[in-house]
Amino acid sequence: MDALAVKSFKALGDPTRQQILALLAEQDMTIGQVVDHFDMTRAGVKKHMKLLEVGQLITVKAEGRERINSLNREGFKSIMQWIAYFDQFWDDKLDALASLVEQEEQK
Amino acid sequence: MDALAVKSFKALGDPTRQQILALLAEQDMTIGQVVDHFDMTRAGVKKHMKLLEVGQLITVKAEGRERINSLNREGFKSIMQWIAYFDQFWDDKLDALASLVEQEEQK
DNA sequence: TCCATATAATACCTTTTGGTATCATTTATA
DNA sequence: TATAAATGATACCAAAAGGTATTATATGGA
Repeated sequence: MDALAVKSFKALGDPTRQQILALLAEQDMTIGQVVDHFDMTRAGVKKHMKLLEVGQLITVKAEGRERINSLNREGFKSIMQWIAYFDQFWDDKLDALASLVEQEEQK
Repeated sequence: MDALAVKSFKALGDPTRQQILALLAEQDMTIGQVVDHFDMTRAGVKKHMKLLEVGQLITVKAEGRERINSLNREGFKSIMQWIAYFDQFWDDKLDALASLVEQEEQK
């Protein structure tokens, strides 16, 4: 089982973190810029960012005294790959349904 | 923002629950059958199942004194839709990169 | 009817999580 | 060189989550 996927999913299971990602989809931001969009202390936001980083949903790049946060495709990819495993399930289920319908039609 | 997606993501952010889903992808099961696959009390497993149900990743159907648990496509769909929003981001980024390369080539 | 089985519900405990407050560190700039 | 700005790190607190134990309820079968 993909251990990263658990961390990515966990990171996404919070409305604040989802909002942060939506902001970063518009443009890269420092933590300070992100904080301006929330009624929360810097330390609080920082913790969320850390979880997003652990889940590989964002990357941080040092630039002088600032840290630029950007979306990271890795986390998104690991999630989609995990979900893809279940696509097979739905395909099989639809196939089974199709066979059943065929059998009914032949009666 | 899709409120369901938060619950679905939260439900998936736990290794036990991911394993339960993998079991249900093989075949529908009662809670008792699921419990047999874990070193955990029935009540513990039950709590996980409840979260999976809230996240619309499984459905429960009463059948006599048993409850049959099956995968539910709704939760998976809401997650993929949420992720899809970010696909646009990657597309844009790749487009921007392509333009940049073109500009460089013209120099 | 009586009993075993499958489940639900609740109370309780420990750990993790979401958040604040506070202090230390690095870097840009007057 | 001071000083302000941007950040990192830590201690602390309340609430939520993960788990057990226990009790109660419904259903199938001898």
